[in-house]
Amino acid sequence: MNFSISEENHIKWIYHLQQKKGLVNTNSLAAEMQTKAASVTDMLKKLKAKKLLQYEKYKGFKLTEMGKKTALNVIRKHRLWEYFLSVKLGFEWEKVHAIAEELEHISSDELIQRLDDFLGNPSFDPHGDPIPDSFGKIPAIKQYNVLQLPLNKKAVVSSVSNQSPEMLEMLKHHKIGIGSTLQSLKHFAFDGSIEIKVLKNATCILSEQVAKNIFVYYD
Amino acid sequence: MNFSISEENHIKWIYHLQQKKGLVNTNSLAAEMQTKAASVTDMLKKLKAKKLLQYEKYKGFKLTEMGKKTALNVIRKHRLWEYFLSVKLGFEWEKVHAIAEELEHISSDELIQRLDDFLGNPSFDPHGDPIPDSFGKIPAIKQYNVLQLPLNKKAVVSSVSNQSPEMLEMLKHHKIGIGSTLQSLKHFAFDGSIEIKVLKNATCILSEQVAKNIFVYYD
DNA sequence: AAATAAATTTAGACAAATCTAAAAATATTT
DNA sequence: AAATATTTTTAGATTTGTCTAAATTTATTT
Repeated sequence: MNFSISEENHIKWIYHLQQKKGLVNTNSLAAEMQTKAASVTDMLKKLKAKKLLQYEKYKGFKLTEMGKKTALNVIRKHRLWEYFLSVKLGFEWEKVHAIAEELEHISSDELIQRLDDFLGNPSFDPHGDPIPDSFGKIPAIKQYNVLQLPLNKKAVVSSVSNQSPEMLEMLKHHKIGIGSTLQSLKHFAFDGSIEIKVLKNATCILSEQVAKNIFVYYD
Repeated sequence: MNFSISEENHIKWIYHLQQKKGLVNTNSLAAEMQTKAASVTDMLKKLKAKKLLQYEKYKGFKLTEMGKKTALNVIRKHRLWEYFLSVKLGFEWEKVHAIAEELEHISSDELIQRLDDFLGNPSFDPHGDPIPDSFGKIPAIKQYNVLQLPLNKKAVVSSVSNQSPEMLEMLKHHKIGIGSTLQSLKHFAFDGSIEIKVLKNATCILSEQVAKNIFVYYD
């Protein structure tokens, strides 16, 4: 089935809200989407008619299985584009979200599958949010802080929680980026710093202050 | 200024039509865009009000300088995305156009500048059409058929006019793709075939039949 | 140049997505 | 549980982009 941009946006936000609260109500969706309650009601009727939404007047609402699948596909597209913008085009993370809000509505399924492969089937976007697969399944993989990483275990950098220019400069210098493979070699008790091997590159030392912002995953 | 998708599409098609015919008329634009003359008239008024169009009732129309710049920016986006889809994601050329029709309306200027750089500032899209720069300037570079290329001159593959599976298989085998650098080494009068050096790869022989579909440029 | 044909525009309707203001339903307070 | 407040929905308007059908202008033909 084919959805308008507005429909996709509503579905996406309902998904996010129901993840926290179960049932969603009109006002909170309107607030989240910066629109009015009456507009939300109109859209709810439309989504119900398309069998994307379980909705009874005045009783709140939540997505059907089909609605959830649709939401997860939009979220998948959003996060893959974020990864692309950040890792391939070198965008600062603050700028990535707004552009992905547009790109997530491009409709071609083959585009997304090819983009996914081109990016190396990443599991997390640059904010550390998991990227659903084409079936809507969210990867079971956990993320760890580098400081928690078992010694010598190879792991892939999935996100960096502080993206200040100073942090980015430091990561660039050590050739650490999202997608880099690294190994934790040693912890120093004196100052909490750790020695890291960045695969295909040199070894380096990261202060605790830096390391606590770097997240990785492994299988 | 900010334009709707429909406005951008009208501007783009007016540009293409006026390139051939100078003044554009309502019916031919409607035919090209698969819409009705009355709808075109409505849009013409809007574009005139925004100073994108020179238009007098019943007299035909053409873009103002500002309209042309807007058109060229949409065309630039379209062709850069086509290049991306083809060269980076490996799409067959028949599929590239439809997806680029959607992507061309993504609004971020920084996105396009970064995409352009990421792609290596290509001069031609995979169909051989020139890609305007960010000022709307179309590259002055000419394309040549490989058969016309002076011996030993290094040139870059810009497009391939026949993209049948058989052709693509052959190109893949010789590691020739859009963006490849090559040199013509020798012409054989007997069958019209040529010997080509594909830079960073081996030398190979292309039949005239194959070679006549390969276009290159150099400066 | 009058009649006919073709192209273009206008007038008015329609669908999608939104809004405001009023009405209805539900929740909360006293 | 009655009164009040909050939430949600309805009714009707608005904007954008499209359409059909009729009217108007321009072009072509006899």
